[in-house]
Amino acid sequence: MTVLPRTTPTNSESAFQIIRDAILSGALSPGSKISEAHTCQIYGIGRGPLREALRRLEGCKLVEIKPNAGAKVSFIKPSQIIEIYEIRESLEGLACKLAATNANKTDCLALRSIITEQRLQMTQNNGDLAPLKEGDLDLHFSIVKVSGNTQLFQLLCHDLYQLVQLYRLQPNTSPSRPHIALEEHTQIVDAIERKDPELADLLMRRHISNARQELLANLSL
Amino acid sequence: MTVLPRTTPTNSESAFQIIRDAILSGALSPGSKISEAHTCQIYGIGRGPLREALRRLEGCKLVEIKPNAGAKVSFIKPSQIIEIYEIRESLEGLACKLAATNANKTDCLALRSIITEQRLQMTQNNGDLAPLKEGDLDLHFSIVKVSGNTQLFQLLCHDLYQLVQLYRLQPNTSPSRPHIALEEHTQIVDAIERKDPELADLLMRRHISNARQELLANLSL
DNA sequence: AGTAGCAAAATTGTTGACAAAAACGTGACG
DNA sequence: CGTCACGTTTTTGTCAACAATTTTGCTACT
Repeated sequence: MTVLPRTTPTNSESAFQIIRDAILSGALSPGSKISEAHTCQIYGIGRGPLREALRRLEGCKLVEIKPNAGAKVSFIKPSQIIEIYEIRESLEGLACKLAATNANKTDCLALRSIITEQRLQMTQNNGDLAPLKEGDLDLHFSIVKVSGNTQLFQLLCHDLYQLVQLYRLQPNTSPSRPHIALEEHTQIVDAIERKDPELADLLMRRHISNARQELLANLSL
Repeated sequence: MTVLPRTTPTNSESAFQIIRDAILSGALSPGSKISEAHTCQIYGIGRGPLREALRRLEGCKLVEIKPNAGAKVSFIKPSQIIEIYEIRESLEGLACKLAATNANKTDCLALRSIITEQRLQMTQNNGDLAPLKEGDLDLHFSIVKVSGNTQLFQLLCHDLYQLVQLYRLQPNTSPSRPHIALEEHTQIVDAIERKDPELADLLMRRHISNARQELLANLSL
């Protein structure tokens, strides 16, 4: 009885991961077409597994497939990202509410450590904001995880955040507002630690609403 | 220049729709395996298109595919449906808030007509509750549509409701509480009509929370 | 009887070839 | 000059056959 279900991933699985990462890193730019013949020649696989991988990516909303016209990397319009932020506002508020209800001391310590790490990053290299973005996601992910709602985790951390990431590498990358965000994060974790679901909910909603407002302001420059 | 992009759907598309409907209608029961050879023989198509259809269904969370083990119809556990109801509570609250903000008179009339239709159905055949379920979904769908957030519509009406439907045809089908629900619906539409976003949000959250509580009570019988 | 091992069957993963559709380019015509 | 038609080329949709993995069933042995 082998506990490990498999040793090598299938070609379809490999292609899925490779293409997904290529899309999320920007190597495949939004709107560009993914030619089957070309792509499966590059990765050295057949068209069958590739088409399955593309269908999975379609399920993640990362590519759009039209019959007899092939697959294109999704292009997220500004109006769509605003809508997604409205959804995030609601769902991450819920995540905070649940997190404040369910978090134990270990959870709180983990959240707190992310904050201190992020604060450290900021004082050290205040020019480079790449690790801050990462830390920002770390905190949001961790809160959703602490919420205990696995469906919510799946939805937010696997589906919606990928779309947000896809948007970020499009026309106008917002510069973000690290100092204010860090302050808001601290208050949110405080509320979770104090087991105040309503406040945690409110603060997270406001936090994401602020980010959305800034998005709106940036795209009407 | 033909405006209609295509006349006949692809085999993959047909298989996707047929299998999806079979799952949602209960013809394919949750947990049952979907054999490739068997299935593609029934529908008279090749394995390639069938596998693509299965990948799409996997993206809808209606089937689970494991490497070298094939596809099974998803089985929604009670804990999962509770989590989904928590998400619905949050998202449909948002939908109501947006609907109350954006609804014009035509929208309000449409919502109102669904309510009156539902009330009519109830007084006529108070034994058969099948059309009530349909009307219930009609109202929820319409509110989400009126909200104007297309991403939210996609998420709620295409993804989450399918999972709810899949759960309904599993072990313990809840009898539901039509009269109370109708009353709650009426109040929600009232709030939307009065352009009171906060109240509409609150009422819808409470409405779904009540449904969730009843789910919880039913599965701990 | 129960189990370990091995062979046979069934099922999934993958490929290449063929059919059909769309995209492209060329040329004739108004 | 623009546009319509048509043949070529490219790309997608589909199938059937092969390879690899899993499952099944049988046999032999303790």
